[in-house]
Amino acid sequence: MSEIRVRYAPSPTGDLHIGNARTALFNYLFAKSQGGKFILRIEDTDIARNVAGGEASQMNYLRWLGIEWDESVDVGGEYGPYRQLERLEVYQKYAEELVAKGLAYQCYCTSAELEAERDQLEAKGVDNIHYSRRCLEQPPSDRSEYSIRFKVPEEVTYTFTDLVRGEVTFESADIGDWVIVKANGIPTYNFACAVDDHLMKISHIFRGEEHITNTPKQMMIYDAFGWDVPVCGHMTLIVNEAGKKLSKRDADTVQFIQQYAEMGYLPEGMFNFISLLGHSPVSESEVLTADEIIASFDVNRLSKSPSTFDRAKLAFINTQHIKNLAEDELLELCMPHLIDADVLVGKSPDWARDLVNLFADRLTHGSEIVDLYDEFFDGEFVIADAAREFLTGDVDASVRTLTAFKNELEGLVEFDADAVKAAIKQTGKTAEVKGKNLFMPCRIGVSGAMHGPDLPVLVGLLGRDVAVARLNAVIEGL
RNA sequence: GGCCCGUUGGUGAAACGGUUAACACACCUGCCUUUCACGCAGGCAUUCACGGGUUCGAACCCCGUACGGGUCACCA
Repeated sequence: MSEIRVRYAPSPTGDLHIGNARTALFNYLFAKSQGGKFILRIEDTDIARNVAGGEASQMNYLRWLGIEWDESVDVGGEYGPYRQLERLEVYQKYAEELVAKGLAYQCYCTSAELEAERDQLEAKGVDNIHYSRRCLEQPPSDRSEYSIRFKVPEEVTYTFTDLVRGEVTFESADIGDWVIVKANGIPTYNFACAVDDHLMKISHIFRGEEHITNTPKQMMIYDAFGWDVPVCGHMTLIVNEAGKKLSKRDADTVQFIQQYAEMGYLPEGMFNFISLLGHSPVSESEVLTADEIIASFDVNRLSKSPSTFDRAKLAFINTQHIKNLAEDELLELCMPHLIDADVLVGKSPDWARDLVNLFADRLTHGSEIVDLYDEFFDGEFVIADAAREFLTGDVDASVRTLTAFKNELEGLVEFDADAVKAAIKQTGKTAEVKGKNLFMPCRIGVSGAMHGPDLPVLVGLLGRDVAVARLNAVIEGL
């Protein structure tokens, strides 16, 4: 068996999208799990759509995720160049060979003519719209600009065994003669891709399902040159929670890796979550490290039905990874967000550290610390319905407890978590309440909610003035 | 419209003709903590879109229906 070589081949038309990241990740996982090589190739043949910085951005966030490549434009490799625009003479040579062999021909049609032709066929109700081949039959003599079309063979059945879907079959009759080299001399995707995959000795291709109909076209190129076809696996689409394919224009779902990085999601968490998009691990837990994911990656466990981008699952997975962070790492993750939101003005470094630690067991991503701050510290103080119901269950006891707690807080010399803890204890004695009947009024009195973080620490961070003011408001409202 | 694909609990998702239909998330209950959260232990689909068929036996195979999706460019 020859060497395992896979590739991720983005076009530098934008930032790293979640779907691209999944493609890259699965190729990477396969390579790593098989001891193979992972190649990064830049498919920049659409010169109109290429954006400055797109390539660098892709590479940047791939690395952020922890995906490293063995060969590419920056690290070199013996099969370069790895940018398609730098390989133009290669494609030209192969295209000329096909024309010389009569397997491809020059087409002088303009795009307007082609469009008109298609419209006409469509108007006639033709099911299977193909190029008419008129330039093959009667090439015009008065034109100079041309593209090169592949002459699709007749009555050939293209069959391949897909790693995900099993045997897949396409008929050549369903495919029209397609352009392999555009009028500007640059090859099309399907041609460049097939040539490069062969020259770069790619053994396996994992790509999105939207590419499955490209496979027979690429097989035609392999056949024309007598090359071996790589093994393909077409991964299911990633759909949003409404069941639609994740589209870059879909505003409801955040879908660029950069955005997750900026929100303070962890690369480990994203790596983990994305690995679940179309592959199910055998292990009970879905919370896994990169090494565990690599070790358990199995092409037989690739899913056939579309995978849903499940935000609740992402939140859970990322929370689990955040819990593995050391205190300093967590602080580092949250700090930029706290600073951006001006939460820290007038606060001590210890205050920031305590705030972050307070929510360490439930934080889904770094910037959420600001939301939690707003909820418990800065937001408008409102008492939740369920909380009010609890207090009015026994108004006398509630008022007694709240008042005692307020008095205790006012009398504290030092105001910190330890002191507050003692104050709560003393409140219990004074008001003659304990357990839930002690803590709940105190908690509601300062936070308005029945759920929240560790109470003494919360009150300590809130500060005496705010805590007392809130308690007064609650007492008066009863 | 042609071609291709999918359809399992509130959600994600296993199972590759024979199990009480995994597991995870969410939710609920109990334990723990003088509260909350974390953690731990349990609970939660008379059932696998629907209708036929094949088989001793089907979520898994075949046919049809419905619904959803993908693709039909000188974009990748």
